[in-house]
Amino acid sequence: MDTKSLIIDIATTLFQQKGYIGVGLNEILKACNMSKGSLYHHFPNGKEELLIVCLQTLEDTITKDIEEIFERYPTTKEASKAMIEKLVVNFETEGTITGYTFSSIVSEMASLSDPVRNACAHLYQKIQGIYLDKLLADGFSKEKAHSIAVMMTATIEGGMLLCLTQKASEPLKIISQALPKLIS
Amino acid sequence: MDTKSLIIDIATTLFQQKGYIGVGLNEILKACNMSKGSLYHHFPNGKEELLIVCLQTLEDTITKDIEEIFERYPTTKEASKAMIEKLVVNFETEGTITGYTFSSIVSEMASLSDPVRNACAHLYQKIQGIYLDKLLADGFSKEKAHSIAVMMTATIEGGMLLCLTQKASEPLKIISQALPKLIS
DNA sequence: AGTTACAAACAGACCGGTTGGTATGGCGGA
DNA sequence: TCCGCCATACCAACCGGTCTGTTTGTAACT
Repeated sequence: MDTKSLIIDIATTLFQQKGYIGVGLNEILKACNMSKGSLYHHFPNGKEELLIVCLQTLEDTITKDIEEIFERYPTTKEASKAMIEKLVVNFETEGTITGYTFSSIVSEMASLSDPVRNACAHLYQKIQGIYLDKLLADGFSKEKAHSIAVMMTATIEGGMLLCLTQKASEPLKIISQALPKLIS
Repeated sequence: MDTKSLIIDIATTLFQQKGYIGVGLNEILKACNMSKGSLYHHFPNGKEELLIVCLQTLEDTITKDIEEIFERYPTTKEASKAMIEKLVVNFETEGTITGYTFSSIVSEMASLSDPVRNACAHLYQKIQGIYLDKLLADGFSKEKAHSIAVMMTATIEGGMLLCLTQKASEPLKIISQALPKLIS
């Protein structure tokens, strides 16, 4: 892997775990085993540019992952259940949810940086779009599908927040069980 | 209002808006028009002690507020709808949701400080408890009520996150409409 | 092929500013 | 006089960012 990708990879994980302000450049550089010079060579505009690039690659990773799951299952109900179950496994094995959530970045930066906020909004929109398409394929009306997609995005994001707070996977498990009721 | 309460009040708002790491002591002091000496007189253990005290008073404020709404309406459906509508109004007038959310603090600190994480968990638990009681009063079984309460907490928290990200109140409005389907 | 030229890639010292935290001093009331 | 309350000055540590070099790869010309 080349230097730039390495930086993005490690920085993405750190940003997800500790948020934007919570991670210092030095910490990132130390984790990458490299110097400031090389970071500022690849990201001349510094930390914020790095974050936005991280969010974009994260968007690719997440959406590809979700899309794959949603293609494998015939209906939204089954697909979303499988997706959440994957999150639970991820959480129980790794202790944190490094995969899908970036709520720390959202809530820190939403009021501080519009570019970052927009990048996050775009990411949520993309995820919600996958739900929406599947719901339309399920036969829901446009309006209904949109409503359900928003609910799904909110519930899952909130569920991850609860899991992280309680250090328990119960909230996501309950959501996995109760979500079908929502999709109707 | 005495000095200590003033510090708590202002710090709480700032913490909610910008998160824990995002707010510096100097910023808090400047907003309070006071000096470091007085802060460290009232909070000898510094910033983290202040945050935890803020979270506790926030818990009182939030729960009292929610409880009042939930007492005024006969069923969970109506009460929760009224609650979310209040959030929407709050968001549309002030631009941010200073009232109920503290997600920035959660997601930043969950992996960094156990005392803070516990304080947040306690707060969520308290809110969820109010939902739970009302659901039991509605006649739901223990298990069912618990499941719904978790879903409500997650969905509303996630909805606020989406609103902040999109700078729009639409997500919460949709949730307000769709929530009744969940409570059944 | 050998030499030159140049730019990309990286290293690390250094900068001003800010961070959370401390130590000291003063001041009004009991 | 003593003590709660607050203000000021100051601290080391760290922040993101800039700076000047040095190394390395590679293309061009003789």
